[in-house]
Amino acid sequence: MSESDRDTNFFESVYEVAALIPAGRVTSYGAIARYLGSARSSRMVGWAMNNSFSSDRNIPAHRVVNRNGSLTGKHHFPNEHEMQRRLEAEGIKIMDDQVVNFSDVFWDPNLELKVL
DNA sequence: AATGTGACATACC
DNA sequence: TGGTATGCCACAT
Repeated sequence: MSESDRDTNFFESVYEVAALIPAGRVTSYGAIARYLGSARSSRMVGWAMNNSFSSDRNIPAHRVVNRNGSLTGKHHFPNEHEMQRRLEAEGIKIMDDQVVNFSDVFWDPNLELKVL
């Protein structure tokens, strides 16, 4: 392909993974970053999510939380409660802006998508 | 080219 | 227990 691959490859990869997150599950930025091969690029994942609002595809950014299961990114949603509301709509319980049973609903792409 | 930034993660005080 | 500091990497200006 073109050399401009890396231009959107990283972001697009994030979108891919995020789009693969099953409803009712959540994952962490670090998990996605690690799946992409850049375990330390966890921040870029969040950044990609930020761009996801401008992305053509609907990215379930609400299913992406930090390592602590905290809805750190809710502030970036059109409505802060939108994120929590969507998660609850998928069966995820939110308490104090944190995902209840986080380990139970945690979806690790490295485990589920370790198809490489 | 250099500097700044950011929805994280980890370590240290 | 919580704030501060640093690392880390890719994007924006």
